[in-house]
Amino acid sequence: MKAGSAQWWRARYAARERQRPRAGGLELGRITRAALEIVDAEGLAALTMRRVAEEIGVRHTSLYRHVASRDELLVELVDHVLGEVVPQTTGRGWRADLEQAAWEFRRVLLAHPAIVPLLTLGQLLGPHALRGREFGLGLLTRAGWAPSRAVHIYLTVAHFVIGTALLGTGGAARGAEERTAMTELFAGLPQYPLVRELAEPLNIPDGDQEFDFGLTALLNGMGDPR
Amino acid sequence: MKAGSAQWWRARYAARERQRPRAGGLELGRITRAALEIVDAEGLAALTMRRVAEEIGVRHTSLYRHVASRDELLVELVDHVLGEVVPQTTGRGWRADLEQAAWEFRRVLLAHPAIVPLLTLGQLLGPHALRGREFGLGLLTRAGWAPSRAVHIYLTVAHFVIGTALLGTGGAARGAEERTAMTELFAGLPQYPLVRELAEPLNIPDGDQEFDFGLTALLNGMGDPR
DNA sequence: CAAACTATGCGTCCAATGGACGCATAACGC
DNA sequence: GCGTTATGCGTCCATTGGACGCATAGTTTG
Repeated sequence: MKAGSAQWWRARYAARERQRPRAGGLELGRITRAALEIVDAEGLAALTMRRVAEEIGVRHTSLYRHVASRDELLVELVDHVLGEVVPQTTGRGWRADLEQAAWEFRRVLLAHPAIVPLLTLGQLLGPHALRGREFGLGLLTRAGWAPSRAVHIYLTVAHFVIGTALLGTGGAARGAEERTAMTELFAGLPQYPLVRELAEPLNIPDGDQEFDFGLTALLNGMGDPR
Repeated sequence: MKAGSAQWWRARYAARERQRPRAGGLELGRITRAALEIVDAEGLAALTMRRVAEEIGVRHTSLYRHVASRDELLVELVDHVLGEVVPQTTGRGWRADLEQAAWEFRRVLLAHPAIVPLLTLGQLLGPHALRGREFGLGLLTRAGWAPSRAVHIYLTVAHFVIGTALLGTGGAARGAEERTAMTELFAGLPQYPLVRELAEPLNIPDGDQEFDFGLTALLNGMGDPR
């Protein structure tokens, strides 16, 4: 069964209820936490089962008691990260609430950039993902949006947040060597004059400005509920 | 040097000029083409150097003459795919052109869903990526948008396209078992009433509708140049 | 309180993978 | 025609994900 599919999640939820954890024993939370530390510090490539086990102080085969494969670990890791998202209502209307939630989501993704590509691994049906969905949909339906409309808005905003996080600041060149390498690169490619000319603005120091621009445009273009 | 960095791209472009390809010999194009076939048919996990080599009819170590590592192959593969994007001007104004380009970009990404997560691997500075940038920026500046504005719009739309492609149809359950597994899953989780209630609309059969909604809202909210 | 049960971690083992390195060779420019 | 050199091949190795059976300690039940 493919990790991350609806079927897999179903079995996973069932297994979580069935199990009786042991005191002092290993548990999923400790595994995903160790995995997240590694990924944050050294990137996705450094995340091996052996490395995770070492971090916990255990042989790597022990992990397979709690996670059937590395792919499963990655899927659980994603939901673990989504658990860091804590959206809150602002009391200033649905739009402010939605913007706040989007920024909060963005904050978490930027804090763990290495896991963003993992969002494709399977469907986002973990407990934390569902909590987020519930929050967003509640927000919009309470504001008076029709269900189908609420779904559209929710998905659109979520996808926008993920897309911007995935590409970071749009490929900004960080560091001195990167900057010089980039200008040298463009200097040798006269066929792209605009790219070279706009290289400076494309190197946005922080993508927050661009995120703000896009999110505002998105919400402006959506109108109001009825 | 990290594959996909500006420095790497610079060295890469230089190497490409320096080299004298040999008739009948292996070349980068054949490698990326074979890699793409494998990825499309069997997913990213099936893409091993040995598998690619087998497809071409060559020992896997031979590939390392043209590509220093698997990561480099992936970066090249991404640009190869971006080469399939062929945006065109419609003659019906900048907004129509931009929409057309966005749909074209989306079409290509959906045709090769497995490579979408790879868009994070490095900066998109390959020849095909730059061609796309040049097109988009040209479109917007010709329409009268100020440079900084053009950059923002370009990035926002690009990120939106990628975000929607990354999450596909928002986690729609495809196939009968997936659908039943999903309803069974929600049935056991009474704490998320809205998620369950809106499960049907969330399972959009094709994300095109949602994409259209988001893109329209985005462009509506941006106003006009000048 | 003792015995049965069972979840858990460990040891060992294996196949597949990414990659390094030196060598033979055949195509190209002169 | 000849040297140069890009190219592909053979061999080798460390690392990785994972399978499987076993010993053991915590929990439950009599």
